[in-house]
Amino acid sequence: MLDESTEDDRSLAARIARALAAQIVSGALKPGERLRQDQIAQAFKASHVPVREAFRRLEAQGLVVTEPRRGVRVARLDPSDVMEVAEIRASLEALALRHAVPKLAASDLDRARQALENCIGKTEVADWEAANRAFHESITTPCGLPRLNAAIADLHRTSARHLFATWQTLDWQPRSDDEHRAILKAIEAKQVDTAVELLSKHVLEAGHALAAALEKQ
Amino acid sequence: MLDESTEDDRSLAARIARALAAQIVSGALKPGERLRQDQIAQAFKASHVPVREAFRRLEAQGLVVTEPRRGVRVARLDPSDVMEVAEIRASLEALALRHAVPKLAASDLDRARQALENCIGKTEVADWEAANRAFHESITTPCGLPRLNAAIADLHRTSARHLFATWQTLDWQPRSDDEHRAILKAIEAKQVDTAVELLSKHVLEAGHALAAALEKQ
DNA sequence: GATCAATAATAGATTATCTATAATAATGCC
DNA sequence: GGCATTATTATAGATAATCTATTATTGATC
Repeated sequence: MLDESTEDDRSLAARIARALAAQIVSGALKPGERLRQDQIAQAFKASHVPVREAFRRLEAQGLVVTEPRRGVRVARLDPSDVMEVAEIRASLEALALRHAVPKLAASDLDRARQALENCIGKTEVADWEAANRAFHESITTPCGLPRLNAAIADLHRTSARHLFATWQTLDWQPRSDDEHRAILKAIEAKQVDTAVELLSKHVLEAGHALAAALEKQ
Repeated sequence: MLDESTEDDRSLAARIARALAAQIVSGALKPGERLRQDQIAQAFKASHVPVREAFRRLEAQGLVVTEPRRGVRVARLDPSDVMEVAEIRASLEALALRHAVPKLAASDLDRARQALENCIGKTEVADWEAANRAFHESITTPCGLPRLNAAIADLHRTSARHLFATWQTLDWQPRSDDEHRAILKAIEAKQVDTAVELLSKHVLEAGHALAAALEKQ
């Protein structure tokens, strides 16, 4: 999930799922939009079989919903879902961080510092999202728990979708990086409880901001 | 996930996935065993297309792993995975319970008491597992958070697999129901923090017991 | 006995075809 | 004319036969 180039691209279904996921996250495919299997098969010069497999992957990630005998459509966005994802992310990233702190190597902290710097001055939402995600992953993935890391990566994907859907490119104002800095400081001081608490609050607050913005639309 | 009869059984792929999941959880399909798509298609009198879709569902649930160009096999069981699932379950059930307590209706508490009673005196592991799961679900699903409930249900499935793999039917000795009773008591007294803390510890301890038993094998 | 080529098995994918269902259009009825 | 009911159509879901590419296995060679 981290390094996208190493991800399983060996099957056509996996490639189609990844391409569709990117389009859903970016907003190119709108919430509620129907995904017709034959049409998508044509677009990817494939048959309907790998397309259907891709649908099952996307369904598991919560990016599409299947209505039996009526096909699949892009999952709808609502503020309650935004907050639910934020709550789950806060819980799981907190758990991951707690396990990661004792294992953090100097290179992990370097990555975190670098990602923190990269967040600064980003005017494009997509650029900021990538740097923000890199920061979160740099401090959580070293927990070494594969299921947990996969679950968090899935939630990040959905969070990114919420972000792109809410803030348009033009009126995007990056969040202050004070919270990231405080989290990193606590980690460097090996104050696990403080770091976990700060990370959890940070994710929840970001979720609140997103949900509030979505309400206004 | 809760009431299995209402689950989506409309597609053949969903039915195949459910049947295979049940066989993997029960242990009828052994860890590491190859699942040949043509063989399974024959067994279900189906073609390979819905079988492949079923594989994608099972993959998302962590019950099988896909090796590109080499097919799928039943996911292996190791003590580290048991503990990881327990940790994630503890976090997410705690979150669910926190949201559920203020919403719990009298009927939910009745269900919980009934499930608690049903745990007593069960000699078959499968019976105890069903009653235990009913207890946990009775107090967490009322949180009303669909993603969270689905994630917890998936983890319960995997926990059940760990349980069935570890304890054989003959030497199964049910855990004491004291912990369940204490959790319920705290919920009834609306002591949210206490209840959440007890539930989290309870899930972790059960995980430890399972992991230890698996180490011994 | 190890190495490499030939062979077999099968995952992954295509294509054409079929059925069942849901949405839409057309028809009859009051 | 407006409305319920019945064709029609589009498409999801599924099948079957077939094809290719890759992995695994066997056998021959040194």
